[in-house]
Amino acid sequence: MSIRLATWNINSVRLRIGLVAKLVEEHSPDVLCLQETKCADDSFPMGDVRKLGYSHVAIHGQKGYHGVATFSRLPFVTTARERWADKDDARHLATTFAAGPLEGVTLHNFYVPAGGDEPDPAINPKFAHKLQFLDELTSWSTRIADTGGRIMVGDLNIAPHPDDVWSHKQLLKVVSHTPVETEGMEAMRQAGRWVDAVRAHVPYPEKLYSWWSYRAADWTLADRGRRLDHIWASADVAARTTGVAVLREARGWQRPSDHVPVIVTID
DNA sequence: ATGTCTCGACGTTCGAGA
Repeated sequence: MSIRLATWNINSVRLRIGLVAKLVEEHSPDVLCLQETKCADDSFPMGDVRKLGYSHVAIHGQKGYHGVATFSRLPFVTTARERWADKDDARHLATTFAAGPLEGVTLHNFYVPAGGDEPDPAINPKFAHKLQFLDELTSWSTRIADTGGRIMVGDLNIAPHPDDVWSHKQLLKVVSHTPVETEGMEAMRQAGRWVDAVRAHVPYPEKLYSWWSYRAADWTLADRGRRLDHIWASADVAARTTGVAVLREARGWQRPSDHVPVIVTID
């Protein structure tokens, strides 16, 4: 039996619950991780999620900003909501599958800080926060590097490789692709012995994006995208992945999120 | 590439965050 696992920055789950339903109808993920849900836990559209067939739901939200949620058809037993970078701002959720093909596997759903506009931690506290978050992810990855059964997904808000952005040269000073971020992300990946499950199936140098700005008049025209949304796994789990899909077409749906779903299939 | 979304709030428009 194979499992489909999806991650998607939905940019308001209440506004786009219809698009979540469309994703489920068309791609039927067994596990769905959302970021930027933007609502408090008591406002979450839980009834809609259950109607979509997810009887196992974990949410970690707050009013207005950030927020993550994990839906599953497979039971999970433990839920952790860790505190990162000295803030309680609803950016992480961990669940461990209790039965089925992924039994014992822990899934971490992250929404890493965007980091503001100015890539200088001395003058931009949001960028300093992002770098601190990245440092903590690296320390955490080091601590769990020797364990198997790990998946981490989410909007990591960094496009790590020159072929993960439309123009490496033009984005070197743009937050999401600066050297301190891309090198930090690679250090984190190595510290945790994480495998980039998406690039395992769509190798470099093929261009691959998961986000296109709302600000472009026509996102398809210049195709100025970035790959900010990721699925990483420990080597044992990565070896079981058989394919990935980045749903570029979802950027053209009615009132879309600026991010598109990324899906991995695990045997 | 200063453009477009979403949210909450002493709201009918604005500032903040992305």
